[in-house]
Amino acid sequence: MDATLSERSSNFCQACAIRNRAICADLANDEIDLLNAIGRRRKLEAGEQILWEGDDAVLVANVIEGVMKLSTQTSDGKEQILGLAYPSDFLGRPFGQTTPYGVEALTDAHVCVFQRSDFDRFAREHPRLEHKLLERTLMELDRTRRWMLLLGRMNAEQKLASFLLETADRMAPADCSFLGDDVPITFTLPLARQQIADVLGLTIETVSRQFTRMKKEGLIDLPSRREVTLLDRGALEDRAV
Amino acid sequence: MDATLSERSSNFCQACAIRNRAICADLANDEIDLLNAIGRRRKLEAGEQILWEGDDAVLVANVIEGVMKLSTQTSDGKEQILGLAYPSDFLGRPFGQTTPYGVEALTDAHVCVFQRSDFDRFAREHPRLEHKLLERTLMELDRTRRWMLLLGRMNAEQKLASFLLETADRMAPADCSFLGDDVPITFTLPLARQQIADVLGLTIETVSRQFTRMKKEGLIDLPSRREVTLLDRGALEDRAV
DNA sequence: CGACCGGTTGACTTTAATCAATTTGCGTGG
DNA sequence: CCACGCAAATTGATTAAAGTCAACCGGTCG
Repeated sequence: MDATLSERSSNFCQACAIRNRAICADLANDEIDLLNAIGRRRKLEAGEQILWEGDDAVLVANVIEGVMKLSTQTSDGKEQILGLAYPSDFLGRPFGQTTPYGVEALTDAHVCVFQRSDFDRFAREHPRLEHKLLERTLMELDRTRRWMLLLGRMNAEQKLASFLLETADRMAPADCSFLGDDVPITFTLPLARQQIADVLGLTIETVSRQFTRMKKEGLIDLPSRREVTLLDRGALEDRAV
Repeated sequence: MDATLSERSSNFCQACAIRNRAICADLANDEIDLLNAIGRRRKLEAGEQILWEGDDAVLVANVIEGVMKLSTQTSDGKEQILGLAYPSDFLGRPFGQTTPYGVEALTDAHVCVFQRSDFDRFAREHPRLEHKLLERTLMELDRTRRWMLLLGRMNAEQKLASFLLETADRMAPADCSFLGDDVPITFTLPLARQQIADVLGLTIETVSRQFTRMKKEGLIDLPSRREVTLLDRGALEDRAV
């Protein structure tokens, strides 16, 4: 990988993995050049945090590679994960004073970071970008609302089944091969058990018990701690309701 | 529909109660005239539905008066309320194919309705409106994420306490009188017990028991089924965590 | 090798859901 | 105006689900 300097001087956006999926997708080349000038790439290691809940909102970012976790805490110290961000997702709070949640990399990751003030100005001057951002925010709102249904009305089994199905989708290799419905799929979980518990509003013990139960029932296999194989997607979908 | 005609011919927006708070706030007068031409007012009775989950998204709307409920169903028939919309809030899914949730009036209400296609076109041509819509959507996303914390990590008591405090804020009379922190506040609940249960991800029995418990402990009073008096806001805030 | 961390498992407790009566409040019609 | 019927809300008894507390695996790393 080249140094940051060369990343800035040449236009990295043009070759960006998410050039056509992120909010910058609709920008013309000259606009991309401008955006390129105010953003910079940053590499994150798993576990590294880039935004802190309650802080002044000075940064916004785009996820290029890896999985990020958005979370908040209850006053008694329990964590609730508010969402996960995958490549092409947007992070942070434009047009706002404070960051409403903490953001941490779950895997090694690449992000494209902007000073919020720069980004806000650019967005206001480029309606096409703002439009993309709006579309993305609306989608995110829909996704979050579906998550509310999960948290409010599902039991532990339904929660975990839904989580596995969604994660399988999101972690699917980019080649998008349309495998048959009943071909076993194996993927690496971007989250440890405790984090899965935090996503689903459960405890680690309950998550663990559900995993072993699903394994016993032949729905999934667990080749290693961080890997899952979906053996019977249909049955999982039934349980996810 | 003659009524509609006259509403259309004069500019209703200019005198609209939410002219300065809704997404139209930043529009110039000539833009407002254009917007006025594509929207129309609609009166809703309590219980009336205006959007259906899964339908083609043909309408979007602004709440002018009253309280609306956004909700979805689990396949086993339980309802989960995804949010409530108060005056100046925006309803529906611009730039999308299907409506992601059902919308029903909880009280008698007024809304300002647009054909989605008209609205989408207008928004794309008027960045200031789109910007306002973006800000509002971002706020709504923040609010929804906070709600996730409630659903995922709070117990019944914390949920109800949070709900009462938030509702008190939102239902506060428009005169915005800054009452002291410990002055009892009485307001009318826009929701029946079952609906409160659906908002909080609880059952009606649990909600009822929490109400009576809080009353016994002197935190609140219940002058009638639909009314609540907050007697000790501080103590409620403690319980809401 | 032993300590340690993440995960699993078991025993027990707590919370809220469920099931089942009542009770309350309210509108309707005699 | 009162009696009736209905829906909403409350209350009680019981059950089920998930949380808690604690012990124990099993890799991994120093």
